[in-house]
Amino acid sequence: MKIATWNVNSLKVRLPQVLDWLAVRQPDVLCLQELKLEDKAFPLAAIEAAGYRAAFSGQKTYNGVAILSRSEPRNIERGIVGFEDIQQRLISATVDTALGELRIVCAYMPNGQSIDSDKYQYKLRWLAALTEWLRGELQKYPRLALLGDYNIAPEDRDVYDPSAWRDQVLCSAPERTAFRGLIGLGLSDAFRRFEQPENIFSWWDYRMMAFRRNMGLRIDHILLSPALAEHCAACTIDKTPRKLERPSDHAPVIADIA
DNA sequence: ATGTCTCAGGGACTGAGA
Repeated sequence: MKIATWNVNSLKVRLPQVLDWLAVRQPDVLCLQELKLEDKAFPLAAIEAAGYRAAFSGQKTYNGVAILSRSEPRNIERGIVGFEDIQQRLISATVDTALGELRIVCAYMPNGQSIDSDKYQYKLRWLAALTEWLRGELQKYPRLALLGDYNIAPEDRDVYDPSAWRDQVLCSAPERTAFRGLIGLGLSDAFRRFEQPENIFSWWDYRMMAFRRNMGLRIDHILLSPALAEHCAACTIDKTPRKLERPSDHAPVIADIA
């Protein structure tokens, strides 16, 4: 059973790549971020024709998240309960799989822009609200996975040039502390449960030929509750879609649960 | 190297966000 996450940077532009990727990798669940479209423009027919159901929460131009699932998502919730936010950044649903019920939380966490920006303060508030809300969700749903674009590189080994990025947004100490706060809830970074090669990343800037030079960061993650983590058999980042014409700047992350 | 990509507004390009 496979669950995956991919920041597609416009679902309208990337839909053909998403449909191809679903056909090749056949995940049971795929979480998408940065849809950049309103719900009335969500390509539900094409996704259903590919054999998936969907729960989605979008808005014009920015943000937007979706959960694609082989089974019909149920108990769909939008946003972080208790945190008012006009930005559509989080959606949760329960899905049925061969391994039973899973609670899926799909998140597009704030970027923060730079550490002296108001957007950075919003990011830290958002992360604090997420953490407190998740504490209760984990009580309600012991089999929970938090997938998405975290916009946080948790450690220096997740950064191609840690000295250049030191104290910059995506790498700053408060952001990394917030990430460890999620781990402190009992969640486990699926990717780091396994031996991995060095210099594996999930995002590369469109500029500076960054992908070709592997100047990337690992900011897309799959965190698993203890009941799921013990059954996780693999976690990989699929760079192949990043090599296509007109790619997203992010690559998908996939976890295998056995 | 303010370097690329996407979207909206408006109807060519600029600005915002990432």
